[in-house]
Amino acid sequence: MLIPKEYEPKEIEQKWYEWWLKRGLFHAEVDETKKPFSMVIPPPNVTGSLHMGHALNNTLQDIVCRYKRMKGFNVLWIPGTDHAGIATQNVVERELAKEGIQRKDITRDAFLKKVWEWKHEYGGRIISQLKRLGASCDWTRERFTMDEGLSRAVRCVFVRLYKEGLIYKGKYIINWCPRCHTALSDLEVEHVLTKGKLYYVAYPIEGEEGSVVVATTRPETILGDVAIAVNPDDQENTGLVGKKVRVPMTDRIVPIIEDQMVDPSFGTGLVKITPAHDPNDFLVSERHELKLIQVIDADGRMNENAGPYKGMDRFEAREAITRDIKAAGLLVKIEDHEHAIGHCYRCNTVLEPFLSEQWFVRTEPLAKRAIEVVKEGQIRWVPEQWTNTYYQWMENIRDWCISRQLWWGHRIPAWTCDECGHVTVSEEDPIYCEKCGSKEIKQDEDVLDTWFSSALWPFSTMGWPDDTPELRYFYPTSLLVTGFDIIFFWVARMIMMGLKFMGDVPFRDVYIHALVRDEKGQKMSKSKGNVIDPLDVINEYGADSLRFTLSSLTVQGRDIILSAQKIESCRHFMNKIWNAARFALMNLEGFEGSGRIAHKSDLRLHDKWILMRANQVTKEVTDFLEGYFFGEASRLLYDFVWGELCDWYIEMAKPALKEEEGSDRKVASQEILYYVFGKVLLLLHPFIPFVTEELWHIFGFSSNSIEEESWPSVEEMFDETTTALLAKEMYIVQETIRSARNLRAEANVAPQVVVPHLAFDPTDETAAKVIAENEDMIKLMSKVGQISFVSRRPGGSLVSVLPWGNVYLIVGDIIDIPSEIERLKKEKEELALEEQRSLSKLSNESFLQKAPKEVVEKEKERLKKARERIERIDENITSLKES
RNA sequence: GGGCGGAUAGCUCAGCGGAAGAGCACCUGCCUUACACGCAGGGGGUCAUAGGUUCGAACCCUAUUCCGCCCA
Repeated sequence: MLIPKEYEPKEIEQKWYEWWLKRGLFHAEVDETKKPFSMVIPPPNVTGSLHMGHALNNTLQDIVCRYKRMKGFNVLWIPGTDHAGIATQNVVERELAKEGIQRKDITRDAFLKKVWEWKHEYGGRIISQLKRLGASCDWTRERFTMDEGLSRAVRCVFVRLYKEGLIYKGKYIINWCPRCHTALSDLEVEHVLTKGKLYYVAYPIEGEEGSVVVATTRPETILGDVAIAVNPDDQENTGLVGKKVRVPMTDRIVPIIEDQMVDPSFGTGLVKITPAHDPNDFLVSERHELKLIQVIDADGRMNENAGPYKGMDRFEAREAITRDIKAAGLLVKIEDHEHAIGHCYRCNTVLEPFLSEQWFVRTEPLAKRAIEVVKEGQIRWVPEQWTNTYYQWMENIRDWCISRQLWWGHRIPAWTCDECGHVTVSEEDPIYCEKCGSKEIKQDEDVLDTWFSSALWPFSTMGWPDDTPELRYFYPTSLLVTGFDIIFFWVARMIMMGLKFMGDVPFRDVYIHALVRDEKGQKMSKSKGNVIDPLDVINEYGADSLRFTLSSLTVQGRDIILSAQKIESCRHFMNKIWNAARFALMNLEGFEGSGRIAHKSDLRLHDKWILMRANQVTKEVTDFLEGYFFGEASRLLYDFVWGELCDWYIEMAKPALKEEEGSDRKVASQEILYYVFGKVLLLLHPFIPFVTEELWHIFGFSSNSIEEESWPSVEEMFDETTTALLAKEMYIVQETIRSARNLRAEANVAPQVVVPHLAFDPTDETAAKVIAENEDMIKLMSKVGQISFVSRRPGGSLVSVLPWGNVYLIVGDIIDIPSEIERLKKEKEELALEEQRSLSKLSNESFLQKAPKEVVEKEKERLKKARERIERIDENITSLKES
């Protein structure tokens, strides 16, 4: 069978993906007779399109899934998408804006209808992109966080947490985005180190001369000041406590108080207290029962409490107030000041600490257990170092603001009674107030943080709150694969919710992968224009190339630096596999796969060696996959296929396959090719499913999918001694060939020219035997006509002094004697250095005493070998000088 | 300010106690009937700095300097 010279992924990938779906390969049913292996996909935003982060995340998950299927597990990988509150709402608002419609122009219901329409039309995009990547999810179980069932789970959790007092409503300072018009949780704040100013403002002391100076970064909030505070330990300033000052630009007289919160080293050691616009000040106000004066509104503009500044934008007001304070002679100085400013993670607007009524989850009780389970080893983090990050956050966890002032999302199931003010929280929409029975109840306008529903994902996708067979069989999931950027947002919260509602961890292992960066090491972002679109890569090089690139670059605990060049080199590897298979297939014409390896008597060194290596590689790849060492596994397969199978085995098997070694040898070689290719395709399949499936069928290993075959087991074909011997002998053959090739290059012999004569002077019988047995291979691989054994340097020869003997390439008169002597002298110098090193070690008493015996022995052997080779080099130099 | 990670060949990274490695890039030859998306050969490193532990350190410890990231 002749297959094309170049691997063409396009049609092949589509064909097999459809076939896999038709065969139901990715579909899992509860089956008590089989061991379950389950994962849930980190649900991408429904508005999203596949980026490199997704590609990496899903490639790794898919590798594990396919591997586990071959290992005989009943694998369930649940896919789905996230409703992504703010992001989706923004997208649909933008769509409406194109038609000249503002969200507030239409009703909430009408808007939601639009969002659902949008979702049905475009929401499937990322799903189809995941399919292009080859993701083997069970698509029959695809979920969406706003599905009916998942919404029911959200309500159930909300109600239960509320009833237990773990959800509460209250008026607090939260992070407010004046552009998105919603509260955000602490996590959704991006702190950006910004160069700003520190304004020193004088507050006149009431009833006496003089003033106190206070430093602030936000002079516009002066209008909301209700006190000045000093640290009680700050002896320089405590004398001021009890006095009163006049707040600049207002008529307000406020007290100077003491509070532990004040950092005496900041500014003048005196700080202004603006409880309505600063979270720390808010806490101070609670301790000292200060009133709250709000001066900035939800749009980020100054409100009626700001007097003449009313209506100004907060940044505009900052300048205006500074100007006025200066005019009033109260501005002492302005310093440059660098500090972190919170920005909206969605739209990058500077956030406003904003006093408002919001819903919160009391996280501390939930976090306690979530820390314990990790300490107890019920959840394993890979790489391990992330456990620390997790602990650090969990131990300092703060309450989670879960209400969002959006329309798109799970509406909070709380109804406030107009009559009695009671809040009814219920899974079913209530008709009456549960306290007074009034029908005048109104549902809370807010929706829940999107992450609230994601936190339930591992069990809500399996049918919770119902007690389903899926939950009983597949929960807890076996593994979660995700990026470190959402450890707090998602992973930690899933652990808390899983423990709370399922009574068990949501997953056993958490594999945290890296960030994909561009070739300069920068984050990929649309604004920087440095994104590599995975779909472009798939279209140009094929999904397998992309997958293999990502997996081979995956090293635990290190970011991925991706470039077109790297993808290309993996594409070359796909082509290499393809062509190696092409070669094998051409040579398997008429071969009936026996599945047995020929009698060992028909096998030569390179045959046994490749069998041994194939099994060693099987063992190592399996171990790597078990430990989630994706990069190591990929690179090992790359090196084995290219560097051992293609560069050595296939080349050495060519004569036998051409029947130059007799018909038994031909069959034996065919069997080995068949065997090794079978193994290699199976081992590669989780990484590059498409090309391996295609080749599996072309070879005709079976009519099933390759993924329905068993993962290769390690066959101990040779005992330990034989294995070591095979490795050593093959090494001698390879290095002898390499040195002969080197000598050819040294003598500038053109590659196609056959050098008539190569001579070998062995140091021992083993070497002599190995060379003699593989004489034909050496002739073939180093392009020489004849090999003879000698005991001294033949005339007109170049020499290579190897540990097991001298290799002479007889090239005749063209030999440049002075430069040859020079080359040998250089080699001798290197050996002399080695000799020196060994000698100094061996003359060290403590080395001899304290180092392990094997090490000392090895060193002695090394010294002996070095001296012996020096001697042989000298002989050759002498011989060259004589000629 | 607290925490985590990194510094090894031009680039990207393995190696984590017993003689410095790979891929890519580079240089020199080759279209050798599987593959030029290829083959063969080659050059290239005070393993960030300074101490320490050890018979022996790229590897373990301490400090320092840079570079990332996270949390205040």
